[in-house]
Amino acid sequence: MSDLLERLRGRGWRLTSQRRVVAEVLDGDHVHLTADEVHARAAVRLPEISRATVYNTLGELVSLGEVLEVSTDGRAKRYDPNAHRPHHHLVCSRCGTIRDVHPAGNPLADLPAEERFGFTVSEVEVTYRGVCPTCA
Amino acid sequence: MSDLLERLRGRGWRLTSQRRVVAEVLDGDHVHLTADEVHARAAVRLPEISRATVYNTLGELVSLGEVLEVSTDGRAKRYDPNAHRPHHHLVCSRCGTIRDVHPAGNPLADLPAEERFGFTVSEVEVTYRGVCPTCA
DNA sequence: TCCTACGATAGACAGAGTTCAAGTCAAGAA
DNA sequence: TTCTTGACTTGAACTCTGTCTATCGTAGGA
Repeated sequence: MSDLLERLRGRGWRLTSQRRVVAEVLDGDHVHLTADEVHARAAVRLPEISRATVYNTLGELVSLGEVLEVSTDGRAKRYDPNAHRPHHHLVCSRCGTIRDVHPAGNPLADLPAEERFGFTVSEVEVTYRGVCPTCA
Repeated sequence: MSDLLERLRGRGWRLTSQRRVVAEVLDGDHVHLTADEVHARAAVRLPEISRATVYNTLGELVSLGEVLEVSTDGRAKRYDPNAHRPHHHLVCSRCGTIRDVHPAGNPLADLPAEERFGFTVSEVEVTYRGVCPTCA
């Protein structure tokens, strides 16, 4: 994660304690926190951090391509720090747990030209749904 | 669509004018309305219909499997009456337009057992993103 | 160390959706 | 047809997620 902080500094990011804490909270594999969860965890280390700052920082990380925004249900978006390795998601319909998965195949190639309706298709997102071992 | 009303009655649905209007508004292919849009269109025919009733009715149609809930961005969910023919979605990143598409291939088969983490995977949702001809 | 532009903060605001108590009515029974 | 009843509808208040703005604070260069 210090890699991330380095990269951010390299892009001219001003490194404040708030931004550092948010970046550190997002560290790790298979982490898919909502903005509120990020705020709660950040507040453990930095009690005065505000919601607006967390939203701002997450938004910046997303537009820098360092974090992915995932909205699997209609509820809160989740933030996925695993943005540099292409992957899809497996979601538990009961508890909402998310795992990163790497299916074979290339769904982009599976969409024939006559099914593109003139769109310039640039990305594809695959969400598998099921029940996780804990909920089963 | 009268088929739908018949099916609903067969499942013990009490057929009120509000439910009838909501079901009728959702009629047709390539219709992907938000709850608010459904409410607006329903209110043309039944001005006193309330938002709560629209939400209730949509929720029931979804849990009966007659309508699909699609949340393509973090914004409002959209409701897709084309629930009986399996399909995926193509979304314009600019204006949010949604088209139903039918790609080749079977993404469920593309997820190997070791990538399922013990989940019982039952469905898969594929969302293609791009720019529509109008926005290009 | 000082300056200042960029970032953080609190709180108001907005959109989407849910809840609840009270009133209404569809449809089966008589 | 009329009655009865529990399912349905209503509207308002409420929750949750996210955005905006004015003001304050501070990271980092000079």
